Amino acid sequence: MLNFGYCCINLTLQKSGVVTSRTMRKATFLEKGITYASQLALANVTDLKKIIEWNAAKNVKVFRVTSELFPWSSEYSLSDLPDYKRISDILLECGTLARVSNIRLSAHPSHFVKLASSKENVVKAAIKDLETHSEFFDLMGLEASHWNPLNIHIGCSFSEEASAKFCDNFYRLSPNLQKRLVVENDDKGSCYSVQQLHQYITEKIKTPITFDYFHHSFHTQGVPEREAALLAAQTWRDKLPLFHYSDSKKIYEEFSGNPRAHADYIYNKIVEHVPCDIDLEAKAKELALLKYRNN
DNA sequence: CATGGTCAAGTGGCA
DNA sequence: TGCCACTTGACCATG
Repeated sequence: MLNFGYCCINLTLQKSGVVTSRTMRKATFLEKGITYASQLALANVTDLKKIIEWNAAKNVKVFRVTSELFPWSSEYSLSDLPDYKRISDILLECGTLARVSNIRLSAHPSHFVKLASSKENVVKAAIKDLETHSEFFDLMGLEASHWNPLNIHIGCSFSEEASAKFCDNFYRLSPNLQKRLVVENDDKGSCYSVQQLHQYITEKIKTPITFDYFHHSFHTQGVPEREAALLAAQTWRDKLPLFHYSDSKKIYEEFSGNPRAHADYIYNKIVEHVPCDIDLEAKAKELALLKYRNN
């Protein structure tokens, strides 16, 4: 029932040059434009397929796809890419391989996605970014559901206004994107806890809650972990929840910096409060997953 | 060809 | 006021 996954990067394959987040700086994009962006995107999706093949071979059933497949995608439409046909074909191969291998794919659009922002230009950019994710999920042939979720944070301090803004803007999203979107609890006291997401977001727009164990530990609002996990789990209705887990680098790896920093590996036995899949947000990526699974 | 300084974006927290 | 962190380091000028 429960499967573990890892996020975006495969360190084993990376050593032989397999990466999915090739990008470029602004000056390079201005100089080389969409033609070069297309080349990088083609190389990225080509390598994405290799990672999914690796996952299938290693029986890894949950994987988060990078949000950097398409460099500077805010500046163009995917269908404008010169290599669009080849890219689409490879993405469909990726999605098909994932489906027949029963691998659950997801994505986590960046912290710059602020759907609750009071600035219209910020909201527009957020929508564009999210729609691009939904579009390449469509190109992979993934079903439009929370089985393949697009996970984001509310991204600002909790308030009635921000909550209303987020919910209003949710209805500006395309139907497939609405069916994929899920929201994650934050680790800062001023931001959205599981309870606040539930009351002010999910109650209104039915968006499932991604329970992040580590974030919750910094912002419980008095709700015990088990209770928060159960509250989040019930929002997924007929789909198995997809949660996030990481351990503190400061506590387990003699690191003196930010206690919120993620450790390379998993050190605790993860308490499975409910049936769910879990993304391990560990810096050692698939190595951390294999190590945890072998224990 | 290795490396370290630098790099699109929003927001909040902290020194 | 300015820097850091965040789902993920990668780019590229310099030596």
